[in-house]
Amino acid sequence: MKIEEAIKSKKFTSPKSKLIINLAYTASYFGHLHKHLLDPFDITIQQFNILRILRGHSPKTYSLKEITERMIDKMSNTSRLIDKLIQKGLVERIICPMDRRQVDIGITPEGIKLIALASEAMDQATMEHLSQLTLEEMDQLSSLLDKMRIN
Amino acid sequence: MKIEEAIKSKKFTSPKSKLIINLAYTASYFGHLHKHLLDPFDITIQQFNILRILRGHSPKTYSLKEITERMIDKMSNTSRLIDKLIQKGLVERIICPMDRRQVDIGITPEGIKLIALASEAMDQATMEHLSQLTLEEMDQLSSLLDKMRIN
DNA sequence: ATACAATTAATGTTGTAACATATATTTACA
DNA sequence: TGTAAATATATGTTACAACATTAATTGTAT
Repeated sequence: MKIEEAIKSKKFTSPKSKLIINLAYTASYFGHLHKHLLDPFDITIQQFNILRILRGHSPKTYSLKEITERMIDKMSNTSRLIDKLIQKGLVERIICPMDRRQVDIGITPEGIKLIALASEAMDQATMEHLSQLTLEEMDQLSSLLDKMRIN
Repeated sequence: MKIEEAIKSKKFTSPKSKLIINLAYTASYFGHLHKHLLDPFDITIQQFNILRILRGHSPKTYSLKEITERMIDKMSNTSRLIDKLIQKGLVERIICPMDRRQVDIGITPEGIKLIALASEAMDQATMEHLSQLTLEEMDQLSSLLDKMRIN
């Protein structure tokens, strides 16, 4: 479905404006999709993202700051997101002896198990959704998105 | 800046997954940008979107339902968003005599003034940001985004 | 060595998105 | 015509994002 139909609007002030609107709409579309996909796992997209980051570095840890730097949507309150994950037993806090300001976060075996299942579901849905695109188109899209951003 | 640098990660499970991550990151990037751009106007991105929708149809009105259908990020509580805009005197509620369930919303002269200034600022920023893309690239990006979505 | 700036994380507060439910009105149909 | 289903909006509640501030620790400069 074209963006014109999706938001029932034919007139855009410019191709740039149209692109920005299409970007926001498409991201919102996938955001809602992923949110509901994660419902059975009882985690949010942000929590999913943190678990994925930690799994990729396991068994080593990341400090809160390092996690934030690696997040897709860089949040002002990663600290409380970690609280939620600790409550669920998915990650653990380890106070860093080198720099006692810092708090290192590691993923637990339960966290590993959950992120395996959740990312399986996620990948599955992504596969289905993006089956209409060729590999070239995906790469093209990715590099054009890179180019859109100044930093 | 490539997405790999932006989130300090080199390994993606697939080009599809990379694309999804890049999409979310880029949308978040522009989302934050636009949010701060609108600060001086004391409106949120969602409120901006509603005002823009209403301006494009002025002096005619849209029902709440019609507004929601036209929103980029379709919300479950457009009703309260309208409340905020009414408090600021930017839109007005008109009870529809044809169908008394329905509530029509119209933009006020103050709303028109504000959306003119705000969208001016928005367009300006968009121009600067997307100056690195050619017209062809923009169209290409837009149609690839359309293609990504199933509906 | 001491004072001040910078860094890292946690927390208090506010606004709003999401979900469920309620209310009012209209439509459909038996 | 009367009753149930559908539609349109509003609202109660909960969770979380954003922002500001605080607290603890480390780095730096004199």
